[in-house]
Amino acid sequence: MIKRTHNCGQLRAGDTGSKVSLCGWVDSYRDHGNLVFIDLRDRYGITQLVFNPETQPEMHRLSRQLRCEWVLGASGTVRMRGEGLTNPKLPTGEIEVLIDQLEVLNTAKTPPFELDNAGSVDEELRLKHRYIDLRRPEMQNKLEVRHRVTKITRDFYDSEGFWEIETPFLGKSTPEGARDFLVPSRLCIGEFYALPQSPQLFKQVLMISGIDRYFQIVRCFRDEDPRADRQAEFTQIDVEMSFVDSDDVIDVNERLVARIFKEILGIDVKVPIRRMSYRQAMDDYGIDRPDLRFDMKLKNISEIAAQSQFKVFIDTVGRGGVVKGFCAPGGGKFSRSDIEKTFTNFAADYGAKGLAWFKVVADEQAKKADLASSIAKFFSPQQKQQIIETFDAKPNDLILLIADTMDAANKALAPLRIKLAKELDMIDENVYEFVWIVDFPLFEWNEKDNRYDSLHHPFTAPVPQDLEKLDTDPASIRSQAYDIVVNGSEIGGGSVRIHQPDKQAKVFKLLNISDTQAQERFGFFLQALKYGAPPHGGIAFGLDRLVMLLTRTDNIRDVIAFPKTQKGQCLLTDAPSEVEQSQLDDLNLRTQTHH
RNA sequence: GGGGCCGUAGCUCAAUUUGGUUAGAGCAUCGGACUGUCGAUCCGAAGGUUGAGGGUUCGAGCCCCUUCGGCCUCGCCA
Repeated sequence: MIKRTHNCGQLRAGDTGSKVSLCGWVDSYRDHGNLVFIDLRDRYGITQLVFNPETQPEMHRLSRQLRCEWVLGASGTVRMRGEGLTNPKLPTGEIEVLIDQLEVLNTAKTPPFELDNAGSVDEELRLKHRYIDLRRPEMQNKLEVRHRVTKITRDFYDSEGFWEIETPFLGKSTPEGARDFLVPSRLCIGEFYALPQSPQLFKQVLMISGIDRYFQIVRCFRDEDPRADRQAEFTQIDVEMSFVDSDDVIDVNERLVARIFKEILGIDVKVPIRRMSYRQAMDDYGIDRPDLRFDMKLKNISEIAAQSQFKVFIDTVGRGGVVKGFCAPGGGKFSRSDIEKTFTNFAADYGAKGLAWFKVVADEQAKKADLASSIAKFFSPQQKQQIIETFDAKPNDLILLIADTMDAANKALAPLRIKLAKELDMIDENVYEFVWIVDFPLFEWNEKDNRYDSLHHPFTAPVPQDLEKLDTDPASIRSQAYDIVVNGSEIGGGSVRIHQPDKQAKVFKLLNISDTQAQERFGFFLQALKYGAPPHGGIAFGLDRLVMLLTRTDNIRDVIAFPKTQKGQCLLTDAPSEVEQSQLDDLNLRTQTHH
């Protein structure tokens, strides 16, 4: 077998005259009857091979049999291409290799799709033949970025004194949070492991064990419906530190983020990254992961709206709701039908019951802006001016408003704001706007179950000053949690944890978790807390989303080598699949169809 | 569980106002030609159960029902 001396992205003019051997796949094939050109491809690049019938008739004859994606070993001499024959698109484009020995290492069936325009090929087909899809430089680049990010991460945490420690995949199911993937136990009949949704409690136990600083690049599993940026199995960069407060955790980890963006994209992330309170994020952007690449803040005009003659607004504010919205610069170009069909339907998808709008028009006579809309008649000239001032609106802008409870209004306005920004081309794709969201509420009230839920998770510590409100006003307690957000995408989140057993017990109580339940689910952990738990905190980054940002894709499957479809199937291997009856017998399981 | 978009040759797409001869094109494939190409070019050939099943009709890629699959999304994701 021909062993390669170089790879296909390596040879340059300086190698002229060298005897070399290359291995790779036939990327393209150009037969001129006499001369034959082969572009040979491997992970590193493409090099042109030449077969000349005059000097090497035997090899030339053989070369004419070659086909795309065949696997070759080839030896020959590097030579400069002639004047005007270089290919500036290739790093190796100044040279070519004149082949005197060719070995077909393997033939290949014609690929089911062409590699060079696979971007427009049905993704289903790419997933079925993932081995071919992953030959494409575009996909290999994403895999490489992912590799480099994990490498940087390991080097960084190592240099900061963190140890990488593995935690179990076969764990204990806890009904909180997402649905668990269950694994039946053979030895304990009728019992199940759960695959981890995150190593949360194990990493806290490691702190109690005095490990001091831990990290892990770890697979996590959540059995929920996938999305464009969500897979049932995904990877976290999981971190925990002892004897720290939030500032310590934030400091170390934003330096990692800055290093990754510097090394991968050459972007300088200003450290410290700015911080924004949860309250402000919700007020100004309607969401706890604001996209700060553009402004277009939300404004609350409830007071003005309540004074108007518009019944929907008056009633909503009267019931304690709000009238809130934003002003889209240049949005005046949208037709009434754009607004009342497209945007209203869009908002309705997010639960909005309606969408009010004003076009800002120039009043030539008064030499100032005015509002035009089917509901403009319900507003006095003064009220209209107040609205224009509130939004700092200019002629040809579009003001969009939703009247509802604060939560409901925010829920629809946040995605609507993004949609308008995209429609109006307000987003610079080359910009990365980082922000830490801090001062989250510890709890949110769960109307349905008549109890509080953790906004983050039940092990998050309250801010010390708010501690006394645990008994009196739980809803107003802030937590020591922090999320890092880039361009509207949450790439990481964490908190300082509760390290005192009595406070942990109190929080469980507010979450309506009984002592018995707490013992069943987290007994081992409550026990561990009693044996000298240090103050500690940590964070977890979503590696997949981070790599998505770094490779500028909005499809999580593009950054996972072997991803699954929306039904959680692997089209390459055809998992999940039925199993042998004997396997079920071993597990004492019986299947049934229902519904 | 709900909503939306999609499925025609190996791939990407066409196929005329509810329907009307033999379902077309580009790329890929196969064969031939060609001394310098690099998305080679030129000539030719082959390639189809229109995702599947049923229905309406004289006639269905097109209309109706069922079903399978993919993507986006709401719910869900402590």
